[in-house]
Amino acid sequence: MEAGAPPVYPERSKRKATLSDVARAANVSLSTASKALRNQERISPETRERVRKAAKDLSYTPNSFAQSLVSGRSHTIGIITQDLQGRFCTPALIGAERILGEEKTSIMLVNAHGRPDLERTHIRALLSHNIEGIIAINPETNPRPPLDFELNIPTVYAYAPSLNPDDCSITCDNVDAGRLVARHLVEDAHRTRIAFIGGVESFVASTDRLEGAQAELAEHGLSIVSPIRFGTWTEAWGREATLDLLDSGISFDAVICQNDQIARGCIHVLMQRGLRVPQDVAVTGHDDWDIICVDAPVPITSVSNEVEVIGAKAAMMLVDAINGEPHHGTTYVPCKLYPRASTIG
Amino acid sequence: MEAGAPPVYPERSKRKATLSDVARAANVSLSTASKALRNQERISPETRERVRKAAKDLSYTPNSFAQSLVSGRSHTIGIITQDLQGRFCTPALIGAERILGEEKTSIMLVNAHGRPDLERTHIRALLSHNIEGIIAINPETNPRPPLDFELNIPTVYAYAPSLNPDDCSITCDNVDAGRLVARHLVEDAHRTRIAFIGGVESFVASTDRLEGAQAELAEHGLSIVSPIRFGTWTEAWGREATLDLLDSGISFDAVICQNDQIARGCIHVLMQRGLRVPQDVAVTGHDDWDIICVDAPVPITSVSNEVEVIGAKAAMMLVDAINGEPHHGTTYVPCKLYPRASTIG
DNA sequence: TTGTATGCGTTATCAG
DNA sequence: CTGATAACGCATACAA
Repeated sequence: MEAGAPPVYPERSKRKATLSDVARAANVSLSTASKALRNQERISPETRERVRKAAKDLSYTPNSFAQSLVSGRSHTIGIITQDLQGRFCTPALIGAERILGEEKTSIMLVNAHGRPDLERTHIRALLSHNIEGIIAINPETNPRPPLDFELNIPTVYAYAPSLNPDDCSITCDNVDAGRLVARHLVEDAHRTRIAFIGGVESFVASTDRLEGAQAELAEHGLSIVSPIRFGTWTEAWGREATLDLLDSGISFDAVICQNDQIARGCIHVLMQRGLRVPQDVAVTGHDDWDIICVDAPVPITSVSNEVEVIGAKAAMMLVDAINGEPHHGTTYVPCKLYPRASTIG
Repeated sequence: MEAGAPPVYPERSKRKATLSDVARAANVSLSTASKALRNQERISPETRERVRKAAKDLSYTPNSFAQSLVSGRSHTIGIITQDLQGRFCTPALIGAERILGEEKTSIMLVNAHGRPDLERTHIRALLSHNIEGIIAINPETNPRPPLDFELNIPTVYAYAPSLNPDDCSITCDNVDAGRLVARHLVEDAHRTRIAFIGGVESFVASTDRLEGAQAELAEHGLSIVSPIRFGTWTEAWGREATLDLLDSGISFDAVICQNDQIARGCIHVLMQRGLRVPQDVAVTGHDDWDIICVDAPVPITSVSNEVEVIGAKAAMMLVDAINGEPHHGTTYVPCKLYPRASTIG
């Protein structure tokens, strides 16, 4: 086989064409060109076509600065995240992006890395760009102080609600998430001796989910059979806590793990000790992180916080606010249980 | 304890203050105000202070549209990704963000979802915002067609290089990554009978890494003892391939897995069959995905593509190009091996 | 239907 | 040291 000739890529022109260039090329005035391109007003079909062609030939794109300057609108919103690497900011960003892309709204992205000073700096930068709204995404559901700026531009807090109850926040219902898991174990998996391995205690998500689980169990006349222990969000903690649990001699037929990694560690130890999952012990996780849950040796039943939905809803509420119909207070997106082999045979 | 009074949050003013507002408040002319704020030229200290105070009182932020309109600069670049959820675009984005944040350059983020039509649409939107450069991030290292636009603005391709060899691309050295792993297994872990479980064959990363590994082994007078098989990037494939390998009766003391999930599945099966890792069999992964590798029952030796570094470098090269010193051709960021317990006792 | 004039908020030039 | 004034690219009210 002969080597094909290398493809030739088109020359790229130097300077951006302006509307004046287009007008000149089409032999019309500035305003005529302007109108023709936005097929407004009364313009003769021929001129319109002529202008269009000129614009195309010059590969004209309107200068949005100038447009914004006169219209007062930027069609741009700011998204301020705290950490892009984590498990939570990114899905929210994705959800928001999906909605805003449809709305032809551009996203200016900044990352405050959890530093309030950087947050302020970035907000100033965003405001300079005349953004029409802000979505603040935080990686935990712990309520956060409101953004520190004086302007009255629409703001939506995603995942972490604002401490100001009047602000528009959108987050998940941790208490209900706890209930979901407990109900599933009792009603679907028919468990009665349910143990618990917590995540990090300082997360309100941890205590709220626990509270929900306990409330649900109580309604079934049950309670958690193990000591309530918190640790870290890691597999290692899942393994350690499970070993302790087994050694304690407590009899249990299910374990609520507060995230997927913990569940994964837990299952590993259970299987190592010759216990069958779910026949002998059912295990649940949380977060529904597919890479952890779905393809595991025993796929893990988990609860999703629907962070992408939260991001999308945040974007929709922001768009509403920009259009003059603001929302107030905190909206809760329901969590969702995904049953898998770790609880149901 | 009594409930504390709810915190009071400051009123937010309605309209953005302009420089005229500031000038009026400070009793100076527009141009004086402008100069005073950019502590330029000869301005008396008192006036400067007066203007500053006025600006602060009105919480003035300059309108960057107007600024850009006159300066011709937007201090904004566009980042076009294909998928935010994946493992590769996001770290590159993070790396770029880190650099650009320092450079006081704003990021306009768009997501083409792998669709060329959307990519074109988004590029137009970006160009309207007079971005000064573009970083195109793709989730695979397979070379991609150049971005489809006619303007001559600096562009850097990150992770996936451009098919146009003249473009500025930055990616990782897959062949070398393959060598790294093989060398580690031979020289550090003293293995001689090395098996292989591939990822998805259509990825050049797969074939290039394999090629590198084979070349390195050949230099040690060795070769891969197993059949060369490709599959998917999943744990399940790792388990399946490992079972087959064990059943085939081939004798091996190491397995090169082409990503971390495969390695994880592989190790799971090996341990299940009573083999010790790494004493009986050493296992390597790839991607260095911490959530998979670090906290595993046996932490997994892995190779990082340093995607964050790639993103950072892309940003630096873009900044250079914007400053009039463009780079051309493809730059390779070396991969990096992280030895863990799966290969070294 | 088309063209002229004005203003959006800022910076830069130049005159006072 | 300070203040008019033009210019950036575009949209629009208004005049032709």
